Amino acid sequence: MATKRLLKYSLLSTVGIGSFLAGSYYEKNNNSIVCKPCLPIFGTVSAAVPFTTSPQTTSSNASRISQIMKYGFPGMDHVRSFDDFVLSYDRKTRVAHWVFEHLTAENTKKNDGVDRALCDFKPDESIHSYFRSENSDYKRSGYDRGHLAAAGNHKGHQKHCDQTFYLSNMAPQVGVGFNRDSWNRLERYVRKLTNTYPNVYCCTGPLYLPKKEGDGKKYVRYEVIGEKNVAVPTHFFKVLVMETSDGHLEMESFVMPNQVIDNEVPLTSFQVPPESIERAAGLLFFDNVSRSKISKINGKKQ
DNA sequence: TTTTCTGT
Repeated sequence: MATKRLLKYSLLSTVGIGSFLAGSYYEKNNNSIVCKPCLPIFGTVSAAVPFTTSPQTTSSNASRISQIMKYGFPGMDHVRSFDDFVLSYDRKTRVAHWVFEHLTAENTKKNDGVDRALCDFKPDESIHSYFRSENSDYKRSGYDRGHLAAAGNHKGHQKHCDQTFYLSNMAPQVGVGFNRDSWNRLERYVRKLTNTYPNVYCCTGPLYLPKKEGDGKKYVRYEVIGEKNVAVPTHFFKVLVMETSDGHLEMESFVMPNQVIDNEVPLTSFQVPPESIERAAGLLFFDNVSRSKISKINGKKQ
């Protein structure tokens, strides 16, 4: 029995190590791509060194970043700021931990000059090649390159729309029935909130949730795709804070499984307490906000 | 309306 288990274990290790070694060999031949100084590297933000360290970070986008991040950073792992959104990258899964956006009626309004068709999905070369996802990882994987910060939220400037197409802002998502349907429905709902609230703060990210299997034990199990083993999240979350015109705050939070969802299922049925997402993701949302200032959570008065 | 992929 013990021998059998050992055999099984060593077999698994062999497979794991084999592909790991293949990966490192590949990487070593591609080291020249790392750390090119003049690529559009977006200001790196960390607790110790605030967002003024990158020569590319101008004072105007530094103030935009502090506006986007007004209510606090959910976590500080490999934070990267773009012109109109901020993300934290998870090197292990090759998918962001979270992305943060600040939406208003003004900045989500369609600008005639901005064309999504001009955008290309592109690897984010500011991330070390060991850890960055490539278009080839997604190709024929069966999954969409699903935006975390939605392209539709950044139609004010072509550059903003372009930046949402970096693969650091993508996650493998089920296409038909999820990304192109119910997840898109949720994204449109969030955009529409800017008609009601002057400011909407939106944090989006993946979850890898444990599930009880046949032996009664819980396991976190997720598929990985491509050479880089990009993780396929089991679920995605959105946590929103809306500022009302009279200075109150309201919060809404959603979790959707990364699977085909019937279009008739109402979005409210995906609402969950924000605490449950914080525990599952290892993040703290809107940490700068006293929860006593929040007048409603998921539509319920506090 | 917006979200994508197709061993062409």
